[in-house]
Amino acid sequence: MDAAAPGLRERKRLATRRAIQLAVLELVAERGLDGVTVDEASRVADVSPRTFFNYFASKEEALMGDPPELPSRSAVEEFVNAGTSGGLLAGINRLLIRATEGSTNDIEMFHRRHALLKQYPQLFAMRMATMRRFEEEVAAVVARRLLIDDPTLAVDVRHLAEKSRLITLVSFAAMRHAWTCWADGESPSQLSERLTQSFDELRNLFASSTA
Amino acid sequence: MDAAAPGLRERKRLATRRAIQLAVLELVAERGLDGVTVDEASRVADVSPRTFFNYFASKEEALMGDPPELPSRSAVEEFVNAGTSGGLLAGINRLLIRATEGSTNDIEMFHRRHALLKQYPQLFAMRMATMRRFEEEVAAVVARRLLIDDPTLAVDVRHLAEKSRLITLVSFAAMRHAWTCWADGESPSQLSERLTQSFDELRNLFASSTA
DNA sequence: GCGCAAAATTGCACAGCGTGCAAGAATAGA
DNA sequence: TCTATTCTTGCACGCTGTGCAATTTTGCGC
Repeated sequence: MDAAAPGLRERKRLATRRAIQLAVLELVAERGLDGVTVDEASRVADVSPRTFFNYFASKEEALMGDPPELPSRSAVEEFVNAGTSGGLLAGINRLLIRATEGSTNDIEMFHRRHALLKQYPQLFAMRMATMRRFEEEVAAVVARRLLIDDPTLAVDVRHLAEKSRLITLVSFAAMRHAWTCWADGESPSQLSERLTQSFDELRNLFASSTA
Repeated sequence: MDAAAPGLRERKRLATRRAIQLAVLELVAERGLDGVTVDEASRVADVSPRTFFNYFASKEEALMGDPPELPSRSAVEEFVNAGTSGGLLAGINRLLIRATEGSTNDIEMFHRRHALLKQYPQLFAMRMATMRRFEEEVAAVVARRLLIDDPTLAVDVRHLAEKSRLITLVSFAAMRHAWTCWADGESPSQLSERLTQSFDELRNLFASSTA
């Protein structure tokens, strides 16, 4: 009773959730973040203001999509056990692409949100906050991979944690880079392609004597 | 009439500002972020609630220090004109150290703030938001440096901007890494030393075949 | 269909937040 | 001392976010 038969209750819940999100996105795009009250958005979404807060703690949370999540278990295991053959960064690259694929199912909302993230630092801040949890998850996976690639790392757990964290943070830097480049340009390409491009540039950066 | 003779008015202003910050830090450390109201903090700081909001837009802003700024003009110029002799990342490393030095003058508040940033994602988020402006400033400086190191980059302004942005984001990733490592450990070393250490690890990461 | 348990929606009350405004107090400078 | 400037304060007001309890809707076995 989850994906097979969501049930009327669950379907209505998702519909309400979506209605609220659309209402807020619509109004904010129209009048700006501070020009919209929860009451107005609730009227448009056709729910009571109280119900609004049952779904989201704030306008801002409604604007933001769901927090990013790790891709499927199999994709994670594939990355962890890839061995030293596949490049580490290339593996993280694939991992992040699969992770973003999940949230790109609604391209319309995706673009609107992105515009708002650029416009309102406050929203960007919230996004980064949700990213932090995701970072920890990725770092844990990277640590597992590092340990398999080089079991001797187990002798210094702290060093392993710090190393995987650094790799993760750098990877997320590349992701942010891809994101902004993709947004700044007239977005002729897919975000996933841009992500790979940024990872490539990252490697080039250190391959040359630039650094 | 700036640094030489701040004047009574300016001195009182700074005193009030500081009193508010100390009051909020004290109370939040005691009762948690949500256990403190602006009214209480105002009473402790001995100002009216209205005056509180004349200084800070929120509790959170009072908790956060001033936003980071680029170091002195001379330090920036030194970096920009270092030539290809000094490593680029090493230069950014120095730049960021000098930038953080400015905000570390009050070690007591610095530590308290840091503890709160770890504890409350909301505060961390705000911090990242203020960082974004700083990132842009650094990226602009990095672009100048790149252009001097390799004038041919001028033919493709977009590529130059993207490259400098990637370098900046990666550098900030190293900074965040240093910051968390410094906080996780029993902080036996200076933050600046840890920063250099993270930058070193970053280079090692790509020097080896790990990537 | 019927009816009951679970869950969702809603209204209400309430404390806190943040800002505009204008009056009053303190300061700078002549 | 006098005046212009700046800072502080109180007041009013609308918005935010949450607890609570009443009401409505849905799920499900009968």
